[in-house]
Amino acid sequence: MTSADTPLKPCHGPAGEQDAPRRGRPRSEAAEQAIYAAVEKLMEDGTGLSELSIERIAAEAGVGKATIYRRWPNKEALLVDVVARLEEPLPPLGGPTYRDDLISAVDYMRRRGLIKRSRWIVRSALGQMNAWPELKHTYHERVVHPRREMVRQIVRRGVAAGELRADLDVELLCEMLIGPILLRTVLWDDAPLEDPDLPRQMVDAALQGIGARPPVPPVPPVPPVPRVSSAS
Amino acid sequence: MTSADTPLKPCHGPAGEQDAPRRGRPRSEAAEQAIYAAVEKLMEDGTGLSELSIERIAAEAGVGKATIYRRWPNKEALLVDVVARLEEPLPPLGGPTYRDDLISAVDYMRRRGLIKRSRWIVRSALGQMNAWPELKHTYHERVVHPRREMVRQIVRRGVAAGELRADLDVELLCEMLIGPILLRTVLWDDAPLEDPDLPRQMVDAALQGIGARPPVPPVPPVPPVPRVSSAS
DNA sequence: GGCTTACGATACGAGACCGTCTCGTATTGA
DNA sequence: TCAATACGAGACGGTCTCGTATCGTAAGCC
Repeated sequence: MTSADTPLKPCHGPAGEQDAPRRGRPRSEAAEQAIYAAVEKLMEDGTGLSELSIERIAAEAGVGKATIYRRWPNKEALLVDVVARLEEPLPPLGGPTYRDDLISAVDYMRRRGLIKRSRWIVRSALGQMNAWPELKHTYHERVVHPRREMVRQIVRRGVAAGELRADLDVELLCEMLIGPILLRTVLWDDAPLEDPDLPRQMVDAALQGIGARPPVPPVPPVPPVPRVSSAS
Repeated sequence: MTSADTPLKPCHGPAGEQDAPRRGRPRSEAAEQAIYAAVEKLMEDGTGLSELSIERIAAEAGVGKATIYRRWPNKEALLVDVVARLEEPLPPLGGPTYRDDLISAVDYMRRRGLIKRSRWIVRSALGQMNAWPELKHTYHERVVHPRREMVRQIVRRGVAAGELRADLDVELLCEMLIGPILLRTVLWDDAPLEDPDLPRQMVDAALQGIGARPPVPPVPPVPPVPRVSSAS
């Protein structure tokens, strides 16, 4: 069920390949890559999930339909492999502070959001994947769940260290931290994402709050502040 | 272009109705309501945008296809009217403080998120509306733009009053405030939304920040702050 | 060379949907 | 009464897609 017992095995490669060495003409690796490339190109062109037909993919790849059906039993299986292939590994954690890890995580989201294929998948996933349970499951298992677990882990570390408020729900803490970047990467087309400093701004804004108050210096190089806590 | 010159006129009602009093049998209001109800029912059942065919709508409504085509020229026009009909008016602003307005705005989002039709539209909008420019435009003009403008207006009021940090981008401020609720209403199926106190928690968490620090009394009874604006 | 399999291309049947049109019937105004 | 329009139902031609099958050809193993 969970991704614990299925440790994200690569799972790549179309079905039926590891068996006995085939006898006749071997399958063309080039054709396979052309198929993947065609799907990704169509995604980046903004093709809707319903317009993404096998025939269109075959035409775009310069490949016969049979070459696709020889590898995947149907469109859903192909897309499952495409989704599984696309995700880059999560960023390594274990930075000096939990704040560094948070910034890394948000920056990972930012970089993913800059990739059109990635955005395409998220948006298609939201509206259309109800009809495609296997694809939805794979997407959730390989993309959604690992990301959420990563953020939760960092947040719990911050809470345990007494550096994040313990009076708030962990879910709410996570949402406060990644909400802004997810909005920009998923919901809004025109949102700017290029600034590499954006994740730091977002994380520090979430940590310090956006309400005006006697300015508190940003967290890292705490300089001596004359008046900080009027009450303990 | 903008919604300024088109002040959100009701725009309801299928085409061709305001002319001379028709001669023959008048159009059935019941059929019209049945069509709208059928679309909304299919939305709530999770039907994907691509499975939402005219024939299915007609069958669900117990109506002939011609009765639909007599009112709308195609599926897109029908859905435009459905979307336009669905939105409830934005909450009134002008609460005692900008914080009250923020909570009202977030609570509006929360209540919208509890309505399955509303979620369906948002999700479908994200992935599929590229192919349907008129529908996308209507949705943006009647839903997205007014909401964003409402939040921006509140935020600007807070900034002008010196109660929101002026060193952050207005867009970022908005995202910090409505990010968490939009995540729960749009992206995550299983997120709890029932708690009516949720908007207050979210707004106050955004204002005060989620970093642990010497507790600061909640915002409302703003203590007299000696130094506010160092720069205009 | 012969066997086997993959290749691109394309024909095929099945089925969903679109938008139009035609039934027979119902409901209005003139 | 009668013309006009709407109604539900569904046939119709057209388009699109799916998944299978069949070409002639290409590329490996024996």
